[in-house]
Amino acid sequence: MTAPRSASSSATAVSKSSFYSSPSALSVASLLSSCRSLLGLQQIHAHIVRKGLEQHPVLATRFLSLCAAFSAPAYASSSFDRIASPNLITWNALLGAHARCSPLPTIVSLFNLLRQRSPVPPDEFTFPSLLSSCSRSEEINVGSSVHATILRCGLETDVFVGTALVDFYRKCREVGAARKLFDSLLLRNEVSWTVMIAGYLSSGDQTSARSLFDEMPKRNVVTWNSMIDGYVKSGDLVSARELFDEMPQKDAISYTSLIDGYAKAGDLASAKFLFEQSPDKDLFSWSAMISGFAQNGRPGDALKIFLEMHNLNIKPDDHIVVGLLSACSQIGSLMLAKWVDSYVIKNGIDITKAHVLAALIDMNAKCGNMERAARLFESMPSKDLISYSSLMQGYSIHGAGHKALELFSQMLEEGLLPDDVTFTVVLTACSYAGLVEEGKKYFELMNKYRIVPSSDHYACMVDLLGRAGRLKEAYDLIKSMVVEPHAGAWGALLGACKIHGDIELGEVISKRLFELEPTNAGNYVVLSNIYAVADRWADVPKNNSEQYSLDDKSVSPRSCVKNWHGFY
DNA sequence: TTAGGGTTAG
Repeated sequence: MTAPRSASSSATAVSKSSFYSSPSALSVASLLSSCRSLLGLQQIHAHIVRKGLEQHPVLATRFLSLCAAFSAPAYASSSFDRIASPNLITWNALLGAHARCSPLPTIVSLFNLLRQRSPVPPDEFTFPSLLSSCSRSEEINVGSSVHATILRCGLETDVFVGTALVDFYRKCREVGAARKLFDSLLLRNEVSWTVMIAGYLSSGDQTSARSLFDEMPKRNVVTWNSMIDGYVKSGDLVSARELFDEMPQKDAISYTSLIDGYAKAGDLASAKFLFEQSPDKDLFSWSAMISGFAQNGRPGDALKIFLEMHNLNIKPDDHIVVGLLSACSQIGSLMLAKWVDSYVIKNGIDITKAHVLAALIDMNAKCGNMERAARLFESMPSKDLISYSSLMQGYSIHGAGHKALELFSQMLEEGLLPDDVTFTVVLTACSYAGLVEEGKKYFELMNKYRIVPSSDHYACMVDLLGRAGRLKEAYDLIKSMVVEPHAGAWGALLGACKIHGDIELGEVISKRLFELEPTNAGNYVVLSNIYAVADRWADVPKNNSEQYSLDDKSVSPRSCVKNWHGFY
């Protein structure tokens, strides 16, 4: 590579020999190489300024690459601006500090500045950062013109540049173009192969990905992880597991991909087993396990994992917090909700992020802190469907069905389009508030929004009619369903039979329910209750209900529709 | 004549 002009420039305070002769430059260099945090970097920076080493080209460049590592592009720029004569290497480091997180227009104007002001033209180190920014933004036009520039500079034969180009085309979903480039590369390393494999995987072509994987001469951890994750994402857990077992050296990501796959498939036992096996768990691993349990209706287990993490003094991120909030919303304890709420704030989690805020509103609403839920909701600059649904559901659970419906009207006025979950919440609100006619109106309204009523919606309607004593109408509705009614719908009707003492229908419904879920004790309990209320004590014991409490909550539609979280 | 910069996975 050409030696940058700045080496001989008088503006460069430190000469070649003084790099060795200056003990302070040497000590700062070693401080920089052991720097592990942004705070540490700031302290070293203060040191650099105090010692008058800001113009030192090597130190400045190392400093900039650490800014890249800690995602501090603004910090990098402000320090770069004080360098009198940056050389190309320093320019490249600055570009690198911006590549991962700054918007593409910023990167492009930096690149143009580099071309104007760098003592020598851009080289093979310049383009990979520039291309990775184009890939991130999927800006095919900008990337293509960068490609043209690379050809003009004759840098396309460099393996880093070539690989970054392949990656660019595959991230823009141009897998064919990526493959053509890949085949034309004179030199390929593991990264080049991995990028091409990832291209096939993201286009759903596991077969081509696997044949490249088998064909390539040398694989690294990223290659293995990409292939495993590709299988997991396609739902092929068997192939994923086979590869995982074959993998010579696994890291946290290898484990987390599979843990996540098992958890999403509902196989919590396998997920937990691997989780316990994984030697270095990172935040993703904890998060996969916590959300896995939360999404599968096992909030207690989710909480246990969280506490284990908490006891290790690991600071949570927003993903962990969303999983935790979801678990707590299912537990429904106000005390726990209050603790978690303050825990989230104390840990500096950004609650203005949409998914965090939605989960926080949802938890507070479900745990009975409607005041807090409403305040959080009001704080949203633009309210979305999920938050509306959460708040509406909170009002509905806590007996304020009218308020829930008011919110629904407000939501429609704001121009938001309700989805299937919104309607389930609305119908439940009507049911709890005994608003039969309104409920029927909203059920009809679903047509207008082209939402086909699901079993859940029918279950809500059956509950609504049933509670109001319109058992026949409810039964007719179930019979009219195109989709097969699930246990929740039948259970709602059975609950209504209990309330209104309809033994005859109760027996018919029970028969159906016992077939559908023979192990659900709740159904037997309700039938027993129906007999008991009717003074038919002789029939009570035949349902084996003695050991169960007389709590019929388990068969209300709440049991099938209560966890909205899973829907989003 | 040595230092400092670049591409891949959840």
